[in-house]
Amino acid sequence: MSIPPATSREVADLAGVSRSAVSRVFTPGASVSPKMAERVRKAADTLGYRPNALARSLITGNSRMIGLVVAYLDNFFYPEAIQILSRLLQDRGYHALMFMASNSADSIDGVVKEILGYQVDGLILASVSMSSDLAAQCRDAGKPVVLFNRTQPGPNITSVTSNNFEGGKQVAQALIETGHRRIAYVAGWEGASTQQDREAGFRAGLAQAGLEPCARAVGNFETEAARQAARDLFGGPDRPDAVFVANDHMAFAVMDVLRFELGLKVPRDVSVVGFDDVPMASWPSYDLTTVRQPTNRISAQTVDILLAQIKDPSTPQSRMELEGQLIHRGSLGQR
Amino acid sequence: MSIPPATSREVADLAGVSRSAVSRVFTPGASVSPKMAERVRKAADTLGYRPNALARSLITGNSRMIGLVVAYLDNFFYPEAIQILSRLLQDRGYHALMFMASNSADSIDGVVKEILGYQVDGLILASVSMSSDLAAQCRDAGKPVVLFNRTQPGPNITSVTSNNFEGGKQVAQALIETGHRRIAYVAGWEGASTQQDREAGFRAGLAQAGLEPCARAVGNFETEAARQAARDLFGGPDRPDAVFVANDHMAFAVMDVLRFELGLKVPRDVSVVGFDDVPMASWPSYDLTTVRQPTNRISAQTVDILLAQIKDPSTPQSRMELEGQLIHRGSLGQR
DNA sequence: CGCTCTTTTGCAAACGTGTTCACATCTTAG
DNA sequence: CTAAGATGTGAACACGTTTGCAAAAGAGCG
Repeated sequence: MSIPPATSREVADLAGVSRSAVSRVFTPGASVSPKMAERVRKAADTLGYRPNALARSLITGNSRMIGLVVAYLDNFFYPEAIQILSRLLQDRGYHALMFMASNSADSIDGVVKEILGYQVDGLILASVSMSSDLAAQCRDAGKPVVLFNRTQPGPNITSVTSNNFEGGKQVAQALIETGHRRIAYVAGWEGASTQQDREAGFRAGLAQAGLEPCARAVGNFETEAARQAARDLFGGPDRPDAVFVANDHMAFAVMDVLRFELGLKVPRDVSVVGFDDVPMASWPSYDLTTVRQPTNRISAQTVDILLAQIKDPSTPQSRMELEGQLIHRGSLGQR
Repeated sequence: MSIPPATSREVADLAGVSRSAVSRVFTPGASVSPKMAERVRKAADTLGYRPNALARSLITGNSRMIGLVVAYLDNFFYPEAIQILSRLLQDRGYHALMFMASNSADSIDGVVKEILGYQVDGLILASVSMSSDLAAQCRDAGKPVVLFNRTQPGPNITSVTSNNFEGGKQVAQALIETGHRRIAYVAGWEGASTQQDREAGFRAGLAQAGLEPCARAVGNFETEAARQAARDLFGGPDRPDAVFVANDHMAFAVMDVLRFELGLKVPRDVSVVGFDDVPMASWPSYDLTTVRQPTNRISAQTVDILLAQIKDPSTPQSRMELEGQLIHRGSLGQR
C-alpha cells in the first residue's frame, strides 16, 4: 500500500523536462521561465512530490535544522520561549530538533555530540551550560552555538540573556524604597549564571543602602525545594519583612507556603518579588511584583545572532544582555 | 578555522581499512572482528568522527526523526507532555523535530507537508487535527500518524486520549452527589474532540439525574475568553452553584474572576471543577478538583504505538482511550 | 596437506538531490 | 540578418553512508 515518495526524476519525466529544471524550480532564485515552472509544479502536484530535504542537506551542507537543547520545562518561562523560538525559526525556513537533557555536564556533552551527527546548522542551548572543550569542538565543526537565558565565563561564547545583574539591583532598590529592611533571598540552582547574576545585582543594590540579605535559602529553581526554603526562612521568630525569589516559578511556591501554611498575608506581613514575569505572575491569585524578561526580544536576538553566524561564520561572538523592567504589582507593599 | 567534519573515508584511510568496515563498526549487530573494531574506533576518536545521520537516512530510508506538531503551549498540559514524549523518544533512539502550527486546517496541512520533506519516520500531532485526505497522504507515504490528546472521526486514524466522555460523566456525578443542581459549563474550542467528548459525557451524567447544564459559555481553551465566559455566566442574578470548566488552564482563569472580580468564595458560593490535573491544580492557591489525565501513560502509549507502526506498517490503526480519575480537592464543596 | 564451512573484509553500486559545464534552442534588439 | 542574451538540456560528479556480492582469510577435520 505504501507508495515510495516521488523523486525529482519521476517529476521530470512526467513533465517532459530535465531533472535540472525540476531542481531549479524548487530552488528559490534560479532562473526559470514561468511556463516551465507551471508545468513542473503541476507534475509535482499530481505525483505528490516534495524535494527530499535530507538529500538536499547532504549536498548543500546545511540542513536547515537547529538543535534545541532544553533541560526542564517546569518553569513556564521555557515553554513560552520555545514556542517563540520555534515560530521564529520556522518563519525563516528553519526547524528545531529537540533534545531534552538533564543538567549535568556529561549529559549535555553526550546530547550535543548526538546532535552534531544530525548535521544541524547550529545549536540553541536553553537553560543549559556546556563544557568548554565541547564549545571548542562545535566551533571547530563550524556549528554556531548560542546560549539562551544563560551565560558562562570563557572566551568564544555567544549568549543572550536579560541583564540579570541590573534586574537584581532594581529589585533591591524597589524593596528599600518601599521601606523594607529585613530582606531574605531564595536562590535558584547555584550553577546557573542567572542565579549568580541576579543575586550579585541584588546584593550590590542592598549594599548601596548599607544592607545585606538577612537570610538566604536555596530553592534550586524547583517547586518543592522552594517551599522548603520558605519554611526555613519564615518558620522561626523574627521573620524577614520581604523576600526576593530568584524566579517566578519558585516565587509562587514561596507565596503559597507563606499564605496557606504559615498564615501570613502578602504584602501586609511580607512582600514577595520574583523574576521573569511569566503570564501567571499577573494573575490576581498571585499578582506578583517581578522583573519582566523581554522574552520576545531575547528570542528574536537569539535567532538573529545564530542565523547571522550560520550565514557568515566570521560573525563575532558576543555576550548580549537586554534590559529587563521591574513590574510593580500587589505583592510588594509599603512598610 | 572551521574543520570539515571527518568522513568515514578518512577514518578508513587512517585505520587502513575499507569504508564498509567503518560502517559496520558503527552498525550494531554487524559482523566485525574485535581487533578491527578496536582499530577503527581508535581512528574515529582521533579524528572526532561521528557517522552522518543524514547520509545514513538517505540510504536506509529511515531518519529516526519524529515530526512533533504542536499548536499552543499556553496550556501547561502540553509542555509537560512534550517533555515526556521527547524523553521517551530519545530513550529509543529517536528525536523530535518540532513544528508549531496554528489550529486552522490549512496551517496544519502545510506544516505536515513540510515535515514529510524531512523524511521523518512518523508524526505525532498534539492538540491538532488534520484533513482526512492529508491523513490518507501520510498513509500512502508510509508515515504513521498518531493523534495525541485528540481524536477525530473517520477510519484509519490512530489516536491516544484519555476517556474524556467518562471523565466528563464522573464530574457530573460528583457535582450531583455533593448536592449541586444549577451547574454551568465553560466549553473549550468547539472544534476539539476533547471539548466535545467532555461535554457529551458531562451532559450524559447530568441527564441520568434528570438535569442539564443551566448555562453554557465558550472559553476556547484561552485565558481571556475563559475570563469573559465567567463574567457572562456569573455576572447576573441567579448564578449557578457550580461550574465545570473544560480544562484546568481555563478553570484557573474562571476561579480568578469569581474570587477577585465578583467577590465570590470557592467553594462556598460556587464549586469549580476542571480537567487535566496540571501541576498547578494541586497548588493551594487553586486547590482545584479535576480529572487527572494519565499523562505518562498517554505519552508512553503514543510512542509505543507509533514505533510499532514504524517497525511493522501493518500494525492496525486504533483509537486508544485511557481511564482518567477524578481528584477531589477543595474547589468542590458540599451543598 | 587438502577440503569444506564459516567468518571477515573489500568492492562497487546504490540513495535523491544540487552543481557545473558544454552545448542546443529560442527570443529579442540593433 | 546577425549578435547577444536568455533559457533549457543532458551528462557527469559530488555528498557520506549502507549493503549485496564475491573474494579472502581462518577454522575445523579427516
